Amino acid sequence: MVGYTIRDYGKLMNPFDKYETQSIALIGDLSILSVIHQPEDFPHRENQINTMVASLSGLIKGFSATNLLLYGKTGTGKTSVAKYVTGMLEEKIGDKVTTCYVNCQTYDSPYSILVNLSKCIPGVSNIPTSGWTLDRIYSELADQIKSIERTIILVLDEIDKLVEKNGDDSLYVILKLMVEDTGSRGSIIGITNDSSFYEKLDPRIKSRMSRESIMFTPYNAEELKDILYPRVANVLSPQSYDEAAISLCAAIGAREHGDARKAIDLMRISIEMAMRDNSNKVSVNHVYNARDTLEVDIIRETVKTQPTHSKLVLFSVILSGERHPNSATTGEVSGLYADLCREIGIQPLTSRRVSDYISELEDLGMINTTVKSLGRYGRTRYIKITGRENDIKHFILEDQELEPLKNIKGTRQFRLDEHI
DNA sequence: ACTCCACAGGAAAATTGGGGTA
DNA sequence: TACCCCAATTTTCCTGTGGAGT
Repeated sequence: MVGYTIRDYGKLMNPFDKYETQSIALIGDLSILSVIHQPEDFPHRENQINTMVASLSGLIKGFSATNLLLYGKTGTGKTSVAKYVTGMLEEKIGDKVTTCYVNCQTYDSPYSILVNLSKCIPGVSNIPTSGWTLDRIYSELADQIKSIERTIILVLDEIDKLVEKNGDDSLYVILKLMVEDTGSRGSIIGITNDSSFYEKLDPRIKSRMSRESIMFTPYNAEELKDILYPRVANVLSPQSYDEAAISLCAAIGAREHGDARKAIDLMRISIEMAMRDNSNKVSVNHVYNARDTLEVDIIRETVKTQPTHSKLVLFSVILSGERHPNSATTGEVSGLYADLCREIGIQPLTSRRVSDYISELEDLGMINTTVKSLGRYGRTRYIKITGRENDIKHFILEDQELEPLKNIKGTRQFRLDEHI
């Protein structure tokens, strides 16, 4: 077996040599093709930018701001455009405006949103992350915002998550603070991918929320190419990639509801793969491989960030599926889950909670469920793993707490053993 | 037509835990 | 340190439901 050096024509080669002589040479930073990169050019988003700028332009003349709602699927540029426009506004009148960006998926209660808001505002004293009453934070913030000579723009990304979790009232509280109790010093830009979000709101919120909503339509494959080309051109020389590779990334992104993020991620990973292969060109095969890698990465990340009980429920779904293909039901998954909990010595949650976890796992796309009625034999959800169960199982077992489950098979034997 | 299973999923109560206050 | 307040999580309790069996 060869070690870390390779003997070639009688002389030792350093394994790093091949990276030195690599055929694909990057002419720019690969991070241009990453999610973190905030672009300065937005092909096919001119209308949305113009509308936003027009709505916010009043601030330059000292008028109060309008609230905005941005709609669109993931990867249609809502967040980037919002950050770009507010950034430009701050560049213009940074002494009069402060933007605060909060993702409501991460900070999903009015409490945590207000705490975050307080952190953005210059000169506001620290508010603890818990302990104070909402009322106290509220009046403290209202006073402080009133006392400074600035307009505060609060960008609420995934605003639907806030309402979904806490109800209409949570949004009402924030709106009232920003719009009324601060003397019109505040403005809210809501971002959501739920096109019926506005319709579902309480009328008293509707009237305060949105004077203007801006739609971010999905990109088609041609538009995605326009997004990809300039970025790729900054990273690779023209002879280092097949045009077909870019077209394929665009096509895959377009198929995924016009998702630019997906197309860009795919392109980056394809390049990384081509470099690893030491190929001289990024080809469609690299894109196909990248798509697989990306899929598995997403699954790993999703599984890894689940709480222990959710992982156990997911594991039970897989085991149930192994026992009876096509027929895992809520009751069965719930029972198996309780067994697994006992196996690793933790207290199982109630089946009601398990039922919620099942719904959450479905929202994450890890499983599919269909409600079926079996007449006399009740009504239940049929649960199926969406695929790649081996990968998922592997990622679940990466959790040290769940290691004892390594040897459990989805056999009837396991449950019989438990009940003896 | 009626019953009744095995849940779905809404609402409210109970528990947990961080942080403030005296 | 003991106690209070609050948000988040989980449990308890509940009503609703589609269709096979009677």
